[in-house]
Amino acid sequence: MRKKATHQHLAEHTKYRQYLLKKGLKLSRARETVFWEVMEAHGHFAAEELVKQCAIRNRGVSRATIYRSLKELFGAAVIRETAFGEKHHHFEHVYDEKLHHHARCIHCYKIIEVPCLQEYKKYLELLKKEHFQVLGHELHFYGTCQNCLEIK
Amino acid sequence: MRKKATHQHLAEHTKYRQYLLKKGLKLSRARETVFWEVMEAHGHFAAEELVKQCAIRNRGVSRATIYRSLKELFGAAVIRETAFGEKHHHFEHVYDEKLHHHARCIHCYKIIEVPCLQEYKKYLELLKKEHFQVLGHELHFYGTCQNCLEIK
DNA sequence: CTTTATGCAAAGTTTTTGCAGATCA
DNA sequence: TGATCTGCAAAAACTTTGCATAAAG
Repeated sequence: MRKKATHQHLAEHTKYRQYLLKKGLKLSRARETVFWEVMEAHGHFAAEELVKQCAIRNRGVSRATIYRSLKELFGAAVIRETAFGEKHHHFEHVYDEKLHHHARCIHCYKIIEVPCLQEYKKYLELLKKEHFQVLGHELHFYGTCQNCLEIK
Repeated sequence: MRKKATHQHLAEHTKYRQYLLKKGLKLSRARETVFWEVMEAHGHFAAEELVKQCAIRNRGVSRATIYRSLKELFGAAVIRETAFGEKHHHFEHVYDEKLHHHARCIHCYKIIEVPCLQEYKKYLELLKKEHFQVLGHELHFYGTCQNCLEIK
């Protein structure tokens, strides 16, 4: 049983369809399945987690297809990768308009989600309140470079 | 032949030594070797790159030890991990005071390094000049959480 | 009916681990 | 000397790929 699709989900679906169209790819049953499984995942998830979820739910999609679909969903900017210092990739939804950032403890790997504020100083204040000792930060933009814009 | 250690390198070395001391770990030949190889690496590097470099230079340190040392150097906050959407970890020096950020193209994986500015708007202006179309960003703090501060 | 997608299983990469012998404090 | 380290090789974890068959448009 699948949850009702939200407006956001449908918007993402359109984006994905247009991406596939532009690339001359087909909207197959497997792609649909993976898309909706991804939409139902919350927060960060790893490729293998999705594989397991699909297995448990008997979605009938193979590991290979899931990996292939994740790459596409990434290409279509439906999901993005996040950096958690583990050896496997982590993904999360791009659409999540309530963008959040991450503070990771280098000792225990715990992650604190931080809302999107406007000023750097405010982040530091917030993290200080959480008793998180900041050693540094990294800002990571994703998008399309000049070259790829032209190819498109 | 090894390059002359800079002031920064020595400061990092002290930090590492203190970390080892606190943890009851020994400053072994292998740890020294890996430390200095890491100091000589520039920009981002992957664990396997270091393995290859040590092999070429006949440093006599095994792959296992290199992986183990990288974890420690990470724990000691001598290096940090960066997120480049490839399947292996990337590291860079923490000490690099000329902190920079990254903009990655989701199509070709090209990375633009962006200097550390003060305001978000300035980043967008800069990237616009580079004809990089920003889809989103992620801010990633690293440090020590409350719990681990107490344990320490 | 042509093109693209899929599953499978095998291969490829990256990382971790157990253990016996070596090294450090 | 007693604790921690190391290399080795094997295993584990994650990801990709080739190919024959299936499905989509």
